[in-house]
Amino acid sequence: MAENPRRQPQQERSRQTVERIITAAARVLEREGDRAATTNRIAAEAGVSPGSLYQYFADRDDLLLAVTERVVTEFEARVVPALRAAAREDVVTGIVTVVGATLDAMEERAPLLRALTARVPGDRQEELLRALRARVTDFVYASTARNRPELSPVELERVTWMLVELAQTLPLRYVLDRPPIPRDEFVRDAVRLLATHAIEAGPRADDGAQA
Amino acid sequence: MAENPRRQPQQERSRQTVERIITAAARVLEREGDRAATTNRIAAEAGVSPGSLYQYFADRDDLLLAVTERVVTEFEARVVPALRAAAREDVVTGIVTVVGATLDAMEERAPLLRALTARVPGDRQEELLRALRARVTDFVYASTARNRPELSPVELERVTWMLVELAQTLPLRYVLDRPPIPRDEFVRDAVRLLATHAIEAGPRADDGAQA
Amino acid sequence: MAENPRRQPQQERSRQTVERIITAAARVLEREGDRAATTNRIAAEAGVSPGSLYQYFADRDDLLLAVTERVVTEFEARVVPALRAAAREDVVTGIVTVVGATLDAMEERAPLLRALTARVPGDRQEELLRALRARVTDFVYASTARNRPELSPVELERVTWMLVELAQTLPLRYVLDRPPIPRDEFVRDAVRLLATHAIEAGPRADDGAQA
Amino acid sequence: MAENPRRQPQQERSRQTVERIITAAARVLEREGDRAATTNRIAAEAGVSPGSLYQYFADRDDLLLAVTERVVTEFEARVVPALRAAAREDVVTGIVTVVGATLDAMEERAPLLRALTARVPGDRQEELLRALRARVTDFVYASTARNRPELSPVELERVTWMLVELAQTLPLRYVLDRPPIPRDEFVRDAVRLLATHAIEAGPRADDGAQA
DNA sequence: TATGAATGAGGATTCATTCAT
DNA sequence: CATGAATGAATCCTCATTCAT
Repeated sequence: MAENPRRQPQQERSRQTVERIITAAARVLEREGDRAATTNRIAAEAGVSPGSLYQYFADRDDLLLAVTERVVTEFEARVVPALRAAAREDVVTGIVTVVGATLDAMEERAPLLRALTARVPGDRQEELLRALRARVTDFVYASTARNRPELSPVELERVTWMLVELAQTLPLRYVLDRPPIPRDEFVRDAVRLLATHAIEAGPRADDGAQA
Repeated sequence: MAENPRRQPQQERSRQTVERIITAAARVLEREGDRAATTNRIAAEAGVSPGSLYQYFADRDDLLLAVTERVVTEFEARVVPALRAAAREDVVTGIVTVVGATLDAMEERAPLLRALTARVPGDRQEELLRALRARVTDFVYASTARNRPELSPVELERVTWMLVELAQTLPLRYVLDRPPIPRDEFVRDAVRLLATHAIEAGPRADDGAQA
Repeated sequence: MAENPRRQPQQERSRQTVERIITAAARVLEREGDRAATTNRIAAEAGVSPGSLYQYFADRDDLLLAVTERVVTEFEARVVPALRAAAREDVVTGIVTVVGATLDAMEERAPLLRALTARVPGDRQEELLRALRARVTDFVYASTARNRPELSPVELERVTWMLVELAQTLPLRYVLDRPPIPRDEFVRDAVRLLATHAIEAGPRADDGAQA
Repeated sequence: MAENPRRQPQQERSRQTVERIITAAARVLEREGDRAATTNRIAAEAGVSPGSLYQYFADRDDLLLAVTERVVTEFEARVVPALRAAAREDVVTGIVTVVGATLDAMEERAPLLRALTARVPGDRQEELLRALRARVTDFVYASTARNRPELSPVELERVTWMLVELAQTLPLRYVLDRPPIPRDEFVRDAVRLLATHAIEAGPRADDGAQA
């Protein structure tokens, strides 16, 4: 039955159409949410016919997946270089670099992120985000391993999870919540939290906190 | 269109019916997600007719709102007492109390929370969650004000935002992510982060981190 | 997703609705053919909403299957008694009975039969018709076995196939073609063909024809 | 709407394209049935663009008509010579010739025939098949008239109808049903039926059968 | 109040057909 | 002539909601 598993556009014109559709989907999603983003609505927003949409996307989910891919790609394009740069900097400076880049990447896409965050788990979108997170985790793991040679693999795993969590979630919450806090002060707080954790977390540090 | 604004159930049997419907909605939501939670499906799960559902809820959104209310109420029932207790404890102990209670409350409801997280901003569910957050914020603000008399109101606001953020988001992420980290180790890390921030964050502390 | 595998109507009203839908589908099919028999068209013809149709039928194919079932049932109701009567009559009289009954049953349903004949093979409709045919075949096989004890099983099979074929196809073609031949003359010809085959077909008869 | 009434291909290359399209349509029809035989699918199968298809066929029906034409032509190419030969042979031999040729012609095209059989009456495909049948009928009528000079025109009409019916339908049913009967035995039975009818059917013969 | 049948607007998707290149 | 992207009316089907009993 379904035989159009996302056709490869071969002409320049169709590449533009794909582009327009994805952009339109992102716009509708961020403006009006998942429920309002019907295929007809998206097609209208893109200025194409409903049929065109199905030339390039197998179904609605496939289109939404493409939007996620787009966001993930953009995000990677900003954060991965920052992670690379951070690897050559000292811990605190590196964290500043990464948090700053993350925040930049998210600020552009805040409303869309909200819409995409709101999707059910288990689908391929989750996989994409999981892959992105895995990539970031690898970087952070490597850095932490270098800075904290005394930590066992299990402890490294734990410290890394929390660092990635903080580095992703705090900026996300900041752009979604829009608290009345200046950007640079938020960054300072976030960096301090991450730095403290990166430097001190672990078996000994725990004892200290308990005392 | 929607007109009957959630009739107050006055007899015992009605109250049970409302109960059954909300529970059924929660079950379907957490098992199969927002999209699959149709009103007919929920009614069937509750063992009532679709018509009956509309005796007690103005429309689908109203029912989902009731589910959120239920979750928020349960959450409050656990966290507010913890916040009260924390107010009489020292900072670190208080944080342990609150983080523990938050984690407990969330662990019971993890899949449902995932489903409810998926809400567009501006609707009434957001308001409910916002209200809950406001309440938690008030407690934290008061405690922080007491412990850190040197902070200005603006600084207090900032520190409080981050504390609430950490206290809510870290447990939520922990239950949704299910990372391979033992609960007590996660709690220790989270508490350390919160405690550090509660005690040290502020104008001077920032300078320290920058140096 | 699909969860309504043809719901059992529980009230009198719904039984009537099902009835009306099947009848309407049959009417549209016989008047305008498979392609024109859209679900909305059928619903309109039945005087119900499109949604109602899906209360009782899983999808369009399921409805068309129900129409076939209906036709097959009506057909059986006429032909099986005739086959039973024929079993107690002599060969020629029995054939007259069966051909007559078959012709009666088909004449009522001629245009509908044309529409249903025109469906793709392999689906469940084919199975229904196959089952009906199997039933008729069993009767004919039994009669032939009694009348022609000299035939081997393989020969019986062959003679039976042809008899069933003639008994079904000739009346069908007669009602679909509407040739300018009076009914009783057609019946006489058909009966003669069947009788000749029933009585003479077989090893010896073949030799005769070859000579 | 439909306007270009099947352009005459004038160059060799065009003729080949038309050829490829018709063949592709036939292949898709016989493999996957009417419903799956979309114009795009057929164009893809033929290795041409959807647009090209409309260079040579006014619309989908026109293409399907061309497929029918092709089948009818092929059929005629086999059966008409057989009918001509049969006219110079004695009755039984002639019937053998015709039934054999009919069976050959149908065996090659069985699945396609099934797909094409599924046509609503009144369309142009019906006309084509009717024309073919008329042609066959003329031959049979002439032969019968010669062999049975005692029959009145009305009786001739009746006998002819049945003979044509048997000569067409029995082979068709045989190739579509694929009963476990060897071809030559089926042919022998069919020929016997036809021969008996050709020789004996008529006013007197009826009396005989009735007695 | 409860029921469940009925509703119908609206959504996803298809496909015959057109048209710019 | 050929291409293949684009079209959009039409189709199947869903589901929140209503209403007669």
